[in-house]
Amino acid sequence: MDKKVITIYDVAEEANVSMATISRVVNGNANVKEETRKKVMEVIDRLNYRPNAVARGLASKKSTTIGVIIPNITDLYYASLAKGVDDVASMYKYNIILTSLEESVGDEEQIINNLLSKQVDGLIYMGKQISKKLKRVFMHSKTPLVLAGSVDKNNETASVHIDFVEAVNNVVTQLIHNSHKKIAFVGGNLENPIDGKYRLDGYKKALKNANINFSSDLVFEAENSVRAGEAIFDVIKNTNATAVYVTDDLLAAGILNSAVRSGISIPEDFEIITSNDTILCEVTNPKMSSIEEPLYDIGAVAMRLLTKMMNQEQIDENVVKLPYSIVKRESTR
Amino acid sequence: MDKKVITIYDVAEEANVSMATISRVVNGNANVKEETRKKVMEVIDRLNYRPNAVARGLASKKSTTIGVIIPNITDLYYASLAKGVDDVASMYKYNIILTSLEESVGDEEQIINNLLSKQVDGLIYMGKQISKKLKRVFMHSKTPLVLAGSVDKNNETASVHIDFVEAVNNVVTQLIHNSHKKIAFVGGNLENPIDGKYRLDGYKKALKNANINFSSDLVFEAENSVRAGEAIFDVIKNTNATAVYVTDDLLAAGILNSAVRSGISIPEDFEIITSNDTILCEVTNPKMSSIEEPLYDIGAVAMRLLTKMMNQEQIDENVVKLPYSIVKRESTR
DNA sequence: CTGTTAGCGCGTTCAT
DNA sequence: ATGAACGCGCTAACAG
Repeated sequence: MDKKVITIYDVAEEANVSMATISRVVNGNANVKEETRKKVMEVIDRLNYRPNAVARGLASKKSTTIGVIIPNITDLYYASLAKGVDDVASMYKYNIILTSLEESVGDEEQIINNLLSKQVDGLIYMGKQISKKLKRVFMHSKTPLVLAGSVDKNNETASVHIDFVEAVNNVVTQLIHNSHKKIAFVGGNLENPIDGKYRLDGYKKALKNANINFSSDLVFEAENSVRAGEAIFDVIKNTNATAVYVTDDLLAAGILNSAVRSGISIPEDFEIITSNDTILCEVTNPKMSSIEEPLYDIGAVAMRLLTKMMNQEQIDENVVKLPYSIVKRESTR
Repeated sequence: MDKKVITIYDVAEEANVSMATISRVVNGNANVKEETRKKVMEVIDRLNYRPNAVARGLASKKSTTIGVIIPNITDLYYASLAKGVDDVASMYKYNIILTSLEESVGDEEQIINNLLSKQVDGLIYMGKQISKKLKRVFMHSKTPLVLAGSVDKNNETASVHIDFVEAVNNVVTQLIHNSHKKIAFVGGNLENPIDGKYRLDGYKKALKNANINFSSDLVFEAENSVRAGEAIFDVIKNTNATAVYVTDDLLAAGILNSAVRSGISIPEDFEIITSNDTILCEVTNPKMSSIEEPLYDIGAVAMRLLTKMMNQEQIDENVVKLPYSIVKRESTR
């Protein structure tokens, strides 16, 4: 005896009104006499009627759902962004379809198309770069898109992020002021523009301002993991570098731990500064100084921007740069 | 010049067949001549036709979407579970609607109802407990539900988790073997059954087996954060406890760091063992020993189980207990 | 203020 | 192997 699914018609019949009226009260339309509104509400409650969002979506061409493309949920960097997106989304009554898309993995196009087929009203993309193929898919659809934490070289796509160049320039300059001459740069994937272009540019800029020659021997690439960090420390140390800027907290934690274990005093003999200010910075010993990228806010602002775009509101700024700050802890002097 | 949305009718017309045929090829129905199938495919490609999943959902009463209820995405514990769910879900072509539900926050009922209104085909619940009100909502709907990482006291709901009692019993017994007499128990929220019942029971069981009297003075409750851990260490130390079992990695990291900073040698003078084996265990110095709850697998198995339920397949075991193990690192002898 | 009706895009009989 | 026609549950004119 399957309980039959209750539709708007059942409610209408039970309340002795037309389905249109039910639709009106459900959608908060003012054109309903208070009396009938009450009666309808009572019936809705009694029958335990729950509107079918799929049918509603088909009729209204709006799904109140957005697609979020995220490289890796277990990376605190992305998880923090996602949290910001999520909070604002639920504030505006949107649901989130979460889709993993490890960078540099195939069929990204199919994944986006699948999302679009679900008729999402908007998209948030968190990847560090956006392939040409993907860009074409996005452009071809009319679905609004916002990049969270990432940059579009041509500023064609709406995006929210910090000024990576300035942030890195800033911290590397501080290291230079602490009289370091050889400062290493450790990036995750130098293929992607955030690490390989903006951050590296900031590093170069700081060196140039201080008349220090750039040397590619001091630039390292490593996977974002503790182990990779542990492994790379010796290599860094062999260059006689006395300080390092790292683009990822896990990586930085590995480097720091490896340094500490080999008996080096931090920050006296070696300084480390990292980039994301995730909770990892508080867990290492000594605690890590970091650029503070306001991840939660970036996610939140990106989502807010998206709601405006979905609402066809006027957007004053396509590209939003949020302020960063620098959190000094124990891994720098 | 808005590009018109392409429907199945447009494809049908262009290919000179009926929409039924298009539907057949899109859904892989065998009853289509190879020749017409090819022609249709060609047209689909040319017109860049993308089936509307919402319309399909309305007609078929299946959304190929599942709802995932998660307390906090930025908690590595839940993020790892989610990763497992996500991977298996995409393997089976399901999309995930991610919904945050901080425990002990209001309108949980509304959140679930919203999810159900979206016609999700199944639900994964990650909370540590499930309120009576929520349970009623779940029971009332016919939507399959699986608990990931959590236990249903009455085994009425499908669930995937480890044997919390045995795991804690096991590690506490090991601490006892290391000749500790006073072992503290630090739990997150003792209101929830995982910490306040199962894990605590395991702790008590170990003590009892060793003829050590249980004392509530050695049981602590603290929020799952580094700061709370740092703050609580002194209190623990004042009890003259020489070892501690902690239910959360962040909390454990705080305790460990506070201990190290106050000059205590770990594991010589004080042992710490934690519960979730997240990456935090590798980041602290010394690295933390931990129960290894196979979070990714729990998520993956939960999702797999859900696919079976959605498929009306026979389920042999409603409750799946996955094996745990114990990872010895540097915070225990 | 309320009811009627025509779609929304697609799956699915039931004929042919 | 293919097509015609109905219905999924709801929104949105339009009419009254």
